[in-house]
Amino acid sequence: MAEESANPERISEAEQAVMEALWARSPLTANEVADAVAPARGWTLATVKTLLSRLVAKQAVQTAPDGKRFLYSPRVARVDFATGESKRLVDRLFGGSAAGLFAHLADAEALTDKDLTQIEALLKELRK
Amino acid sequence: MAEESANPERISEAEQAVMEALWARSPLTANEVADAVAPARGWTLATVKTLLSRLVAKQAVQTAPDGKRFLYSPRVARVDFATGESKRLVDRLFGGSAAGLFAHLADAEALTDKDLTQIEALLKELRK
DNA sequence: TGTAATCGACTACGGTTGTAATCTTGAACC
DNA sequence: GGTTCAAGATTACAACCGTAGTCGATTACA
Repeated sequence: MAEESANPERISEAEQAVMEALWARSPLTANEVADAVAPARGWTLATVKTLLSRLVAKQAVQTAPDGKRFLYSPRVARVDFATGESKRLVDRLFGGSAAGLFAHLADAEALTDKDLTQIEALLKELRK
Repeated sequence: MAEESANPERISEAEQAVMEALWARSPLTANEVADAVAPARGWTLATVKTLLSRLVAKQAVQTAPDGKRFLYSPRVARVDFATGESKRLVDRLFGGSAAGLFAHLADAEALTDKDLTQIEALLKELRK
């Protein structure tokens, strides 16, 4: 089997902001990532570069040389990241029960009518 | 209004383990907390004491003197903690849409049949 | 060809986290 | 009353995180 992504090192919150830019569009240069991300977070270019380096070190991002600079692209899919984080939450807080999470959100009135309608529709779909 | 818990400082993962012990039963002495959590995590008593101190500093735990020692009890409810963490996740990953999280879990096949049945039942209940 | 701009690499630094040892103080025991 | 024990307080320290400045090399322009 092809080189399985060995260790999914954790992506921090600031790092995630960088990933979001790359998930939205890639490959990007460091400058393009900064343009996409820095203003909203009040970051300098240097900060974005540091985060990119760390993400490369964590093997969450890969680089391809393009002349004198690099083009960055995600190495982990957003879907996988989301799954990992979601499962972590469900495990840590609800003993692994996704239904527990759902019940909790309902209890906390964190579900909008729209949420309920959409979930209902999804359930129907799943049951088909 | 009665002294609102000013700043819900973040509780780290190790700290959560300590909180779990206190959420399960409280008040407890530091030793009792250690008995409850240290073995499973391979911690020494000193580690548990450090975590308790930090939790007190973060105002997540309160103390009551009991002779020469303290009795510790949670100051934040588990429910509130869970709600906060869950919302954070939903915001960070699914643009605030709980249905988005649910759809994602479904997609990732992270929902068991049991989950589905329970969620269905909950939905029916909510719709009543 | 010398100089300026650009880019990634390296360094920095305070805060948090994980993990723990040591210090201090008060109580209990002999 | 001096010694030992238990408990919290203080200190430690490496890794990680947020945020950024500086360095060295390469490129491009004058």
